Amino acid sequence: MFIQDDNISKTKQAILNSALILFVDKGYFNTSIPDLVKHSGVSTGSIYHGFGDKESIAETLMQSLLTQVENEQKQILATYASSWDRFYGLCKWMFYTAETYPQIMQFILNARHKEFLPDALPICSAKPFVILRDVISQGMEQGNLKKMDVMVAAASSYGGVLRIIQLGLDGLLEHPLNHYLDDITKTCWSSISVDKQTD
Amino acid sequence: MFIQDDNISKTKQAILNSALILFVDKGYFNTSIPDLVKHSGVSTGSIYHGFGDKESIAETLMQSLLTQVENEQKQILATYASSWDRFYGLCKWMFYTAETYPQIMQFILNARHKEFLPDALPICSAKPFVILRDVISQGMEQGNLKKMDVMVAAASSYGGVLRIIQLGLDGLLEHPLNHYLDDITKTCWSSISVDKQTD
DNA sequence: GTCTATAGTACGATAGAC
DNA sequence: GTCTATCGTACTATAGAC
Repeated sequence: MFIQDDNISKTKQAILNSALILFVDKGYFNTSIPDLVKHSGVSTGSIYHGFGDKESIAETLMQSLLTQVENEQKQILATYASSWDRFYGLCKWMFYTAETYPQIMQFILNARHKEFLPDALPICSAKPFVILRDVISQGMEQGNLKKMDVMVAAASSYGGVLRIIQLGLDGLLEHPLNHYLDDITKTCWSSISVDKQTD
Repeated sequence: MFIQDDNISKTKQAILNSALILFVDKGYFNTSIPDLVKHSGVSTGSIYHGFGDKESIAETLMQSLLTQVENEQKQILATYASSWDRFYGLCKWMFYTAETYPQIMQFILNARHKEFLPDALPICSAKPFVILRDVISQGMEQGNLKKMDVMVAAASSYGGVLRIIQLGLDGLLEHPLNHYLDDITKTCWSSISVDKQTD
């Protein structure tokens, strides 16, 4: 179970969990309501009673996952104070999630939201991505990072990390994702840090 | 006109060009054959005569764009020899393409190929992405780059570059993409280069 | 709130004239 | 090789009993 939220009825949770699995596996448009009925065990009537239409299932799913991610991130921020510790903590959590719940990562990173949620903003303007950038801004203000455009710094640091997560999800890495965590975070961080790291 | 290939009839080229625009704008599944008819001015019959089915349009489009990209890359490799020059040249070309033909970049980077081309390999195993990685391998063999896992090095270097291209395509950057080229390439390269760069 | 049955529609694909 | 007209289907969404 990916979605567990007391504000959402058990029936709706079952639908959302099936939706996550099927949307990631087959894609949103290749997943029909009958597919969801079969996978979730919930009837057509209940699905439409709970969500109104198909698009709203994807919308609720996205919202729910982003909120979940945001909460996990806040816990990490509350645990660590320095910008490196926060950066590493956030990356470690992303690696862990990608390995343990690949569907969640795939859906957030990969899903062509614009196709089925035409009014949604690009995923990079969602809160969890803003939190990632804020950690970089913080490091720059405190003088631990080179002064540069925040977008450039954020892209340099998280770009490599997210890229290797994607490679892992696509099954193109030799080792399990976790094997790369320390190397990629150190390498990416070194590109924006004022401390020149030695190997 | 994005697709210009003497091996492909004018009619098919018109369809492919409309397909690129509509697939990127509305998405593959939100683009119907009637949409393609209206946009391209080619009739349903000719579309099916030329391609057999809808999926094959996307397949041909992808193939055609990847070949085009590969050829441009080969020209760059033929012009420059050192790994930095090649890296910079390839990145510069990607920036230029993303600004001049955003649809091409969007389709290659963004399209959820797995959804409509179920048999396609992940995009990162396509030739143009292999060429990007090869430049990194070359730099490592010649001793210009730190010895590290090639995937880690490739992700660190291109990850940031591709990320900022994505941010640009999503309209989240203050300045035009080109403004960031030198900063991001230098920053990303510094993370894997043996020469510590100073600002 | 949950279910089954079905309405309505828009699509992918084909047939067949020119 | 190009076109118009149309078929068959599978889907989203609704109606209405329990």
